[in-house]
Amino acid sequence: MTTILLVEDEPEIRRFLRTALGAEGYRVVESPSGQRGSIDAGTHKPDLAIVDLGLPDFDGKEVIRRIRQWSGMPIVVLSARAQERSKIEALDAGADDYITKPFGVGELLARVRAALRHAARSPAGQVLQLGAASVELEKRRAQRDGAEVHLTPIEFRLLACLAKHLGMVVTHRQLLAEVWGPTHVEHTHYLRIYMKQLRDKLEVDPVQPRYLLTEPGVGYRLVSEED
Amino acid sequence: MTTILLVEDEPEIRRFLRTALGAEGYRVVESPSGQRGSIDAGTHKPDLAIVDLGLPDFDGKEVIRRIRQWSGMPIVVLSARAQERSKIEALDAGADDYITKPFGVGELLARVRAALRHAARSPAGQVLQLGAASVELEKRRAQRDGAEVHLTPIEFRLLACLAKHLGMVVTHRQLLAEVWGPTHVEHTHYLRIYMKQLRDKLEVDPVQPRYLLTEPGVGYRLVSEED
DNA sequence: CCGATTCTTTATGCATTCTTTACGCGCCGC
DNA sequence: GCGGCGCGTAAAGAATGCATAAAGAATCGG
Repeated sequence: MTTILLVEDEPEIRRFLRTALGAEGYRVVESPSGQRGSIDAGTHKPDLAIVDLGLPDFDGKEVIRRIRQWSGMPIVVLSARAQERSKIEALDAGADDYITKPFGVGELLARVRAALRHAARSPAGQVLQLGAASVELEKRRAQRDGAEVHLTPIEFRLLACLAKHLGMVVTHRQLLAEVWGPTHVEHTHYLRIYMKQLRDKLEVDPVQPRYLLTEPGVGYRLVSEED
Repeated sequence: MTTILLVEDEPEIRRFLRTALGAEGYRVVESPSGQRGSIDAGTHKPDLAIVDLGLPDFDGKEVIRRIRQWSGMPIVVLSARAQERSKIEALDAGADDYITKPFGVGELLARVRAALRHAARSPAGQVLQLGAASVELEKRRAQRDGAEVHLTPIEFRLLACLAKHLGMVVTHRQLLAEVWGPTHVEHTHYLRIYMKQLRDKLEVDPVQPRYLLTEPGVGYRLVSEED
């Protein structure tokens, strides 16, 4: 059975999420503080963690960092709209996705399902289907309407980095650090230039991208067929 | 039984990997430091080593170098850093593969299996199939469309060096050190010249190589039919 | 000694990346 | 409404790295 760890201090939200997630068939473990959360993550071995950023004892980012020390489990972050900065820091710390309060149950469940699905197939699926285009990450090859599409090394690393977190957000910093190196985390402009080139090569309509999506103020996200 | 040496200082990650690898049927030997790691590699004769780059006593690269002094066992590197630099240095030191933290269990196990599989077939079947061409490494002979192809000594050593790490990247430095000797690690231009000659002799279309691939900024990689 | 091979250099062209400049658009706060 | 900011888009010159070609000198084996 799929177990979800819920790190959240407000009892009302906890009760709300407990019933929503329970109804979907998930087993829910609840932690009322960051302290408890980082411990419970180790003892209960959940398949996924939902972490509120506004915790009383210490910041949700710290919980994420502690979990990330030893586990790659998917982590979804809950944030209030006022916590833009904190949200990005959480993603940089290793969170996979975020939801802004107030949120709908449907949206939350969708993100949870996406994160779990992603974790399950992560090792396998090495053929991305993006509409008319398909990319074989292993072989470094891409097709488009049957014809070979050439991707330059940087284009490829960028795409691979997004694909490693398929369906999840990847922040500007993360992308820049992995593709250009940690000394270039400031040059967000490079990202725009190379994302544009990827969209031109892979998207059906580069102006209205369906797969290479922008998360304004945060980063980018790659989604494949479903979702 | 397959034995795996795990050189890792953080107890949480060690615990996590111990259970994951144990569940796959591997025997796991754990070393909490680089010092212990290089010793345990000698005493326990593992079939494969997993080495964290961020060790407290001395750098993971040093562990790799020490193991490489006497053993060709496959080495998989764990690193928190995603930078190209650190990756190249680890590969230069003799690592076979590279995983960036945070990683999924599935991904790690896949790499471990791949490395073991690679190590297993390495000494044995030495007939490379590269499209129209085939090379017998043992007998120092090469064919192309049935006809004998002559390879000069340097061409042959270069090819053999790539074949030893079939499917994996081999850095410029590694190739130059093994083929021309450690005093010539700067002459990357020689590589381009002799890679060109190999491609002319073995590739169907030397301009669009399918087997002797360039990894820009890093090195070269030989891939054969499967993989 | 002769021929094959390798060493070493010089040069050209192309692909890719780096870096900057600039314009238009939409959103948000003042 | 105005200005700032983030994003998309375009363009262009400099710099780098790689592929390719060519050729003379050195080396080595028969």
